Amino acid sequence: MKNRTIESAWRGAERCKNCAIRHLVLFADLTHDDFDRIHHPIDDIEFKPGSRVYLQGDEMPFVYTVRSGLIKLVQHLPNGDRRIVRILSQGDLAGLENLDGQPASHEAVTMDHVRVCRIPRSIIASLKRDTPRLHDALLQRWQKALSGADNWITRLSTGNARSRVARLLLLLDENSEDDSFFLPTREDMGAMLGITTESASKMTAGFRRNGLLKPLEDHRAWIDERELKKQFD
Amino acid sequence: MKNRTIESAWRGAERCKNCAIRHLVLFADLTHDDFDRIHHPIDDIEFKPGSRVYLQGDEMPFVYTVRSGLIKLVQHLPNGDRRIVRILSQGDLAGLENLDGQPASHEAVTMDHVRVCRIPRSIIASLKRDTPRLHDALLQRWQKALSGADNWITRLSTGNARSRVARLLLLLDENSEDDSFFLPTREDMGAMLGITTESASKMTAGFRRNGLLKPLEDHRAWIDERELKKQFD
DNA sequence: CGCGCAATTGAGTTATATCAAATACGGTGG
DNA sequence: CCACCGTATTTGATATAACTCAATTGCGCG
Repeated sequence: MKNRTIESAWRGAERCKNCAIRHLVLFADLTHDDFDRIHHPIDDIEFKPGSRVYLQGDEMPFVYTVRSGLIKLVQHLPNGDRRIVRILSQGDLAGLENLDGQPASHEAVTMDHVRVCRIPRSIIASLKRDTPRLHDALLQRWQKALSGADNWITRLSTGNARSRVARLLLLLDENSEDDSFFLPTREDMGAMLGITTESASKMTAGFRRNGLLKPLEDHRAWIDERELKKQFD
Repeated sequence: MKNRTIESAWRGAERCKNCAIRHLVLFADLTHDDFDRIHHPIDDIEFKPGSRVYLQGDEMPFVYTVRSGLIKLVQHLPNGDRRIVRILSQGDLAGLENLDGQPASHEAVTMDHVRVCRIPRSIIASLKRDTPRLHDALLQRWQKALSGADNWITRLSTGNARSRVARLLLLLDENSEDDSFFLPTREDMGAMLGITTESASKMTAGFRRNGLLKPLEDHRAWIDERELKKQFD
């Protein structure tokens, strides 16, 4: 029994060593020795669009490294309002905020097809003790999350609806490797910007009529980045 | 010369060991050995209300532990809009976001009389290498800053102006040791909530007329926490 | 092809911004 | 201690942007 578990763990670590996007993920700088310390399985999991990875209030025995796709972090207010506070993409960690053992502070929902690595928190805890390399990787994740949150406040929650939508489009565009980017539903745009679905729709439709935004197939879109930057930001 | 510098450094570390609020600050869990590694002076600095601790874009050779008072972190947008994204109080670190050497992402301005410890970044860097205790203390600061930022988005940047002001008052009240709390200027309240100075004033005046808010001397105030919580969350 | 959901659009309402004026307040100097 | 000045706050009238509610159109998927 114990043998089988350990076998599985080793296979997990082996996969990590050869991970195609390892340079982007939490374990980027780990050595072979570090990997040999991993005695629990790391699973590769896929989610369909709109899947809940975890719920606000959940116990969090795992963190999730995003391999591909987008995950939204949603916070619900007691009065029923909800607000999307962050978007996670490749290399980001879902559950970072709860590494200390606190229950989940957000609901995590996939926006498109998503692949993640599910990492037991115990692995993080034990590696953290032994290797400063993981420490630095974690600090980088915190850093990115925090500056992202600050931008969310100043750029996406300030000014009129038109500016907010424009700055959201610019942000989505910048974060995309591709020339195009994933265009969220109007409802999600509203929840990111603190405006109604209808307002998000009106502004988006306006940009489309101006030729600043061109929807493509498969929920993706293109923007005239130069012109949009000139008018807003 | 070199001697004098080292003397000063040792005095700095000595003061840290005996700091009255050490249980609250970054160096809470350091051992005597850790302090002996500090070879640069840590200075105790005071600021009058409205002082700029650093400016957006500044190089950041220091971080600042808040000993007493409140510091606002302000971000300026290219179009002139500005938004307060965080309030730092006792035990918080100003400059946390720039420990990696990036120029300051915010402007830091004191809201009242403030005392800080100015810590050279080099000290953090060298201690970080040697002691996991500082690492954990830093992680805690990141954690607090990030959950604070998320709350800022969901509670202070969502809903109508009245709710936002109410939730700001509740937040200020919670973070205060005292029964009373520091009431910011209406302009600052507006910059925190993404509303105009006049709107912040109207809502505040409304609460005062309802008896939910009572201004005290010295820019401080009291709120009917129970009733405010019942009406707004 | 049609069903269901998402997006768009419009009309009417409301909240907030804007502009302007009056009042209160804090600090300073006589 | 009081009078005065500059600044912050309050208040009101009006304009405007966003919300609300409702109907229509568009789109993807079975």
